[in-house]
Amino acid sequence: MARLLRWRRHGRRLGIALVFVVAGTGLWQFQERQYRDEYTWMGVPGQESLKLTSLHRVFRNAGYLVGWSDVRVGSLWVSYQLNAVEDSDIGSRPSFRSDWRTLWPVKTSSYAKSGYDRGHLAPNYAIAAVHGREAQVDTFFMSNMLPQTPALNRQLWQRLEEAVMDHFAPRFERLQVISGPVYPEHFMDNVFNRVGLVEVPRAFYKIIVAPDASPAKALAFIMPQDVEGDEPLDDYLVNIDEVEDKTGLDFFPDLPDKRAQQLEGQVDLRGWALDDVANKPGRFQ
DNA sequence: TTTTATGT
Repeated sequence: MARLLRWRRHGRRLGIALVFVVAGTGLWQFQERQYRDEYTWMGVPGQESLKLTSLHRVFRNAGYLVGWSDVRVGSLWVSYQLNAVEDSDIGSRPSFRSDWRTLWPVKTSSYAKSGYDRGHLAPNYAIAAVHGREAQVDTFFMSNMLPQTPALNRQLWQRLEEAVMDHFAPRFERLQVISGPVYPEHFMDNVFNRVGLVEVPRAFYKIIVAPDASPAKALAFIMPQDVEGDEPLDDYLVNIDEVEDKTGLDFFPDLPDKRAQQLEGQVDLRGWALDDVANKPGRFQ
């Protein structure tokens, strides 16, 4: 009889624990969903097919989301929204920080003497100007860095980021931007090409969407590591399908097929006035 | 310095 009572008590405790687990999981999923909706348009990037090299997990940061790969030891994508701002002053440049969420350690000193820059994926300036100080500090996580040649990072890529914030953002209500690396087609060809543990990309893509234009508009670029830096931006235009082919990612999974075909299958320059900025010189040269 | 590394 005593044993039966004890079991009942156990049962009740288990039941209460179970309620907490179920409710907690539900709450976590709800928050995760809310966060993703707030930071993305038409869903977070997914895998086009089940390949180890496009497998990733999502990190939430202030101001942007990250798709981190423990296979590449690098982020496959970052995603954030931008809008034009009145006050363009930002706080002082934060320090680089390693990110405890990465399985393999990437230290702030990991890139030293490699010849590569610690190139931001989610940019310091634009994120700081739009999303504030906490977000700015979060852009200095090493999980937001990839090895970039100085000519790309400080010149061509910087010019593109400046065009996005200073030229494209004021033209539309908001922008959805997704950036990340492009690796060689065969994993084994590049597997030892690393800075510390971080695999060195062959190129970088940036997708810029104006979601509130009707219909939505998109621009996409792929820029290789070996540039001079002063090339016209429009030399690197591609459509989103090409970025998906080269990364194995599916970028706007919630977009209906017909609209996806239209948005992702062509290079449509109307409305961007890219010519105004394509040859604008960089700030650092 | 809307990007960094390097050297002090």
